[in-house]
Amino acid sequence: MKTHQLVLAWIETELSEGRLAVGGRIPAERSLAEQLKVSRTSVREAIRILEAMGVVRAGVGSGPEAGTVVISDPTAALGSALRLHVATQHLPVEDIVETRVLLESWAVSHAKPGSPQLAVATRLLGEMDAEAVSVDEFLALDVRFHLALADAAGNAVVSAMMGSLRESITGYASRLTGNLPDWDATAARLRVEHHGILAAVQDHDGDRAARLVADHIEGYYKEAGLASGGT
Amino acid sequence: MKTHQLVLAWIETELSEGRLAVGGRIPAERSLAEQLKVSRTSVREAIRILEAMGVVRAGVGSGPEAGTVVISDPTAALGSALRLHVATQHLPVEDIVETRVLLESWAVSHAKPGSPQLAVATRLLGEMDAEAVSVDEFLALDVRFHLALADAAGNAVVSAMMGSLRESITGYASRLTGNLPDWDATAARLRVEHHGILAAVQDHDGDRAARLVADHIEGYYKEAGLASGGT
DNA sequence: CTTAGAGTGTGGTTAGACCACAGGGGATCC
DNA sequence: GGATCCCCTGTGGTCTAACCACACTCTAAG
Repeated sequence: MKTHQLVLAWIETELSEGRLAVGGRIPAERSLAEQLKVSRTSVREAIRILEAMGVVRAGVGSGPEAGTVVISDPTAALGSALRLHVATQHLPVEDIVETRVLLESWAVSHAKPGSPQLAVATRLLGEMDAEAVSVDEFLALDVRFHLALADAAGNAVVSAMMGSLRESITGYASRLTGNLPDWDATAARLRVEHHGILAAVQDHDGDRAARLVADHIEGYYKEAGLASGGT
Repeated sequence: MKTHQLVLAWIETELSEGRLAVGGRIPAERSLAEQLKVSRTSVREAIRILEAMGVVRAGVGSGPEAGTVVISDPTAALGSALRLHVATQHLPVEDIVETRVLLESWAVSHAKPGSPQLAVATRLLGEMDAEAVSVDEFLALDVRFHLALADAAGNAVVSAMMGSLRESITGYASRLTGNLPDWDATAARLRVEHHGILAAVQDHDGDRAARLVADHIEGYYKEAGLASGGT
């Protein structure tokens, strides 16, 4: 077993046993190194991994915001991992889109009617209806709208996976907009479809919402020309 | 931007541009450090992150198996990330099980009839039918059976997510078996259900397969007493 | 031709040093 | 006495230099 894994194991145990919780602070690198009888380098390697996994956040200086504190951002971990594996071209973009459709269909059909995320989604739709929004702003709002819908189902794992899927193909998706023949027409259609989806969710018509969201996503990628093997 | 992120960005670019591919080798740590004008420490931190993400594998010594080579094991990344976040108790086990049900239901209903993974699943069922298998062996075969089913859908992202979900709660699941009143009876029931699921898949009856697999998983966790907030 | 040894290059680990940063508390000034 | 400024301390961030264990490869001895 490598040295840094020993540090990882120690921290994971502290988390499992409840001695470390979100918001808490990990011992300083130098103290931890001394305590575990390893070098500071090894401690740092472990902390780097945790940082990449969205489990801790490192901050220099002193005071309450400094030091290495425990957070919980599963989306960060899954997102960067997926992005890297997409880069290796061992995770086809088509599979990511397909997975997104399946997760999001499930999410809207299981949305909790009273979820505050639905109000958020409604507000985001209002912002998207404004005429002044640019393409990039529209896309950013679109991402947040879909994530809000996914969150409304109340499943943290599904939410995290949805977020990471979006993150991993954000760059790809924004390149796709260049393929659209008429952005304004597309945007208008997307707005209408968004309202339809949200209405179905609020009518507690999960099946209709699932169907609409699947058509919505697949229709967009088809129009933008999801190329297999594009540059 | 931190130094190790520069190294990460360089490697990710090399992957995206196709200059690095799975099976290829990353420059030696010392050369890369010199090339990018950073210290070997920073290079190592970046490589550690990639290793934790399942993107590279580091091997000492010399020869074809040595050095840092590019691999692609998305399951490793997602699995350890999920496990850590479960440890922080910000990802409820219930949500993981629910997500597993939704992914696996989709997978069996979209299984490709000709997939060789179905033959693998059949063989695994045969091994599980043997009388001599211990509890641990049975569970290990069970995991492989379900993963084979998920692979049969041919979606790499869904396969990776399924694998990581299983990995993240393996420890939890094996503790659950202690709650079962009568293991032999449960095992017998699981065997029957497995054959039923596989038969439905091979009959191209995706809906029935999805329903059976959902009942199968939920039934097991219910019998074993999926405790919310257990130690 | 076989085999034992030295050589070479790889990642693994450590120690020690220096830097930039940000807060805290004491010294100073009004 | 109160407000202000500045040094001190502790944090993570980075780098250098050295040594180790390992596994192959080449060489020279048998």
